[in-house]
Amino acid sequence: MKLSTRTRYGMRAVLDIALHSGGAPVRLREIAARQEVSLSYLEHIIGPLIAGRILRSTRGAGGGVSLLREPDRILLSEIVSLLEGPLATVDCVLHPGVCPRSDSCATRGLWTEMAEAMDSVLGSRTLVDLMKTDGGAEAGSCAPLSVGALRAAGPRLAPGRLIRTEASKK
Amino acid sequence: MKLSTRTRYGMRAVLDIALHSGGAPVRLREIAARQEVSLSYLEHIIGPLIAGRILRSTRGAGGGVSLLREPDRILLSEIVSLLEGPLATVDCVLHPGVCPRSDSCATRGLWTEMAEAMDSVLGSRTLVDLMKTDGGAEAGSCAPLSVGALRAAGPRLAPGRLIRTEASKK
DNA sequence: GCTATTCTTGACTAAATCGGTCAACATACT
DNA sequence: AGTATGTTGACCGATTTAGTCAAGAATAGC
Repeated sequence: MKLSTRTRYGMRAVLDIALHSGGAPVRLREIAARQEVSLSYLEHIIGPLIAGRILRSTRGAGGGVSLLREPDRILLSEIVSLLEGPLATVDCVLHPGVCPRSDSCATRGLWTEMAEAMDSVLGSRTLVDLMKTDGGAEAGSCAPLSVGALRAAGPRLAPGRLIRTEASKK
Repeated sequence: MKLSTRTRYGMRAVLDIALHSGGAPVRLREIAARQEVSLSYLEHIIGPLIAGRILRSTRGAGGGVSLLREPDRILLSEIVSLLEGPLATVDCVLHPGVCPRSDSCATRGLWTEMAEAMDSVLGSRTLVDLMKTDGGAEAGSCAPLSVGALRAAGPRLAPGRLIRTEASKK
């Protein structure tokens, strides 16, 4: 149940773009350097995000990638969905047909709730929430950020409440 | 982000045992038949559950596996933890040391919340909750079940509330 | 003690997935 | 034209997954 590196790097990349784009596109080369990911690999991670209309790209000198929407309009669940695929813990959650037991299976309900719990976290947060909590400690940070988007966002969504475990084990 | 078949089969196996054990041990052969899993594979799934003190086994004729505790004392998070490993979406959630960015990384908080959301679902439910919702449609079902444990359980824990997604997409 | 029954364990394997590199190409700016 | 940039597809090694198979150990019954 680990997230792929694609998703992890991708989320960091989008956040990086949000923080370092002063309106102008951000070069992949720079993102790769700041996030310490190889450029070749980053290219493949960016692809789906462009296809999914999270990012926009411009080629040629002075080009790069930038957010296609305001950061407060980008749900984190969208990013994960594009990179990791649908957030289903088992196939039968989305496609009951794959298993003949789907109707009567008690565990299927459980797996569905698990998936919904994850989706609830990612679907109630936007890129702005990440921007707010970012420690800004990446190499080459402390550059003039576009804080405008941050102010403009406001408290559109409930402040990130933690879903706590009552029975924390081990 | 799919659960392994180990975890899925394992959860069903434990539920099967809870439903079909009239106090007597349940043979692996029977569980495998009812759950349509190969015996050889089931054996490897049962192993960790015995080691994790969820199940108890008795060998020889008339032997089999049975629950080591009352079903209302068995958290579903325990079962998943034994079969799937810790429910961490990324390594740095449990071991911040693996990544030098852990302190300042905004995404780490997000992944932690995701993991906690899953754990919240699994940690607030016991085997009894599964027994209650089971459709009882497995082949060879409708046998005299030990309903005693079901009654004995009572509402020790909050009834399985769904964590719903406000922003359900697609 | 022998045998049948049942769980236990380890070795092994085919297939899929993951994490990534490399090279060719398309587009845009100067 | 030439350089800078993103885009795409082919490819690859390592790891993990999902099992199978076979030998063994414990127990019950005769």
